Amino acid sequence: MSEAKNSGAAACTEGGMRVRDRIFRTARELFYRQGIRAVGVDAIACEAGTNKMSFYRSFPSKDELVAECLRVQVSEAFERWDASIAAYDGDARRQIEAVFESMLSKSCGDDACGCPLSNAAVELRENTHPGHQVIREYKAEVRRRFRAMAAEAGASDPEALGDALMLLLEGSAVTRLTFAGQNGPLANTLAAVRTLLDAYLPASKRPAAKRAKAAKIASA
Amino acid sequence: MSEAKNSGAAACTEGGMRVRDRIFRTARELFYRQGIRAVGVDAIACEAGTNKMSFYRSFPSKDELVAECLRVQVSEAFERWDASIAAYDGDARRQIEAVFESMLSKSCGDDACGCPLSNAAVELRENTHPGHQVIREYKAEVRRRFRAMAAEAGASDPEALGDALMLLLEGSAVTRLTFAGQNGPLANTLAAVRTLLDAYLPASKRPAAKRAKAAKIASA
DNA sequence: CGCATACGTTACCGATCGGTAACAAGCGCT
DNA sequence: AGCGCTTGTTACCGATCGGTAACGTATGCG
Repeated sequence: MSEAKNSGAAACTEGGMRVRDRIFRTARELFYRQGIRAVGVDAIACEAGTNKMSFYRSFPSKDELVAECLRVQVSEAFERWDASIAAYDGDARRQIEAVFESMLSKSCGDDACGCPLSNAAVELRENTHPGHQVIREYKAEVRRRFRAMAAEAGASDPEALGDALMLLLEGSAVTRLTFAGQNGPLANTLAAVRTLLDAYLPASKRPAAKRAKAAKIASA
Repeated sequence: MSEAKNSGAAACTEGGMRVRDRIFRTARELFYRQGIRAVGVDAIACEAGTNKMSFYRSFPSKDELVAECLRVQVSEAFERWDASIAAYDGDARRQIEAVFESMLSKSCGDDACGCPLSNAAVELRENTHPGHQVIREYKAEVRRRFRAMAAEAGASDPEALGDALMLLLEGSAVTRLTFAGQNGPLANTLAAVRTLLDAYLPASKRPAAKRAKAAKIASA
């Protein structure tokens, strides 16, 4: 018991999992809640109910564990992304809103700490870190998807709309770290999204009872 | 010479300043470029051309230095803010654009690393850190200003517009850490700002020959 | 001159960092 | 029973972390 103390509160010490999985889940959680650089290998192993030696039997280094955490978070994020748009196939505008609803509830909820990839981008500044590439690819793919959806929705300037949506999502995630509760700027993220959609999308793609002016045009 | 090596590249070793000032400037720069947790007291002192002992003669602790760096960055940010809007007194819409131009050139330029306050919010997660309060007050004031400008500009929903602008600015700053050059989403920040302004502001406040597209939608 | 302030230098403190060697105990499996 | 795989345990490594004590030196100022 010479290592850090095991709080046991949010640990993953259930017997079902192998040590590697417990370490991995614990690390993900601690990195996300407290920050990557703030969490040491001792703390991870201890919180996972094991010790540092078992850590290094499962992972070659802390940096590599970080990179793998980020990789899993990337694939999970895109799973959520795909799941959120599945119900609205063919309605790209609704899909964009659904993506925001899904991502916001995941990254900006009451017990969330923003986007783990964006946070990692702030913490890992040296380009040599193995997680750096993961972050860049993720953000590039998010951008590509937003632009593609904007184009499919018939945006007048799909690149501009896609980038604007991405900036809004990134801003929402990082804002979560400063503003708690639902009284912060996050309460207006979806309104901003819809305003941008209204501005960039043709009136024909606008939802019916949104704006009196737009509705009048559509029905005429 | 048992401490970290002095690269001398970006150091502030000129003789004019007192030690405390050199340490302070060096720390600001290193914190901003490499991250707060990534920079140790030894590195700061050495890069400033002095040693750790002189550091602790000038500052009570590293955390307190961090907080003071953040405080100075807050006041400088608002100085820039005020200076950027001074030329457009009475034209709140133009003032909003000017604020974005100023903040983007400062936080998202080629040699910039985003917003130091937002980055600090990611790195300093424990609420006990003396910098935490500084960050929260800064972000709250930014939000207040954006909402006030939106109201002064005659926005139909000044709270929503102000928050949307803030989210865009935050998103732009954090995006700078992942996308270099001018090919990233940052190229479309100002377009998004103008689109939001067009959507929330009455047509009478719109600049004359701005967008044929927006005009067409509004008039139709 | 003498004194105080500011600064450099060296050595040190306990704690933690990421990472490793060696050995023992438990386990399922055949 | 015996084997192999996984895990726990202890001790250790060099490096760095934030922070401090004691002493030496330089400068300025009365």
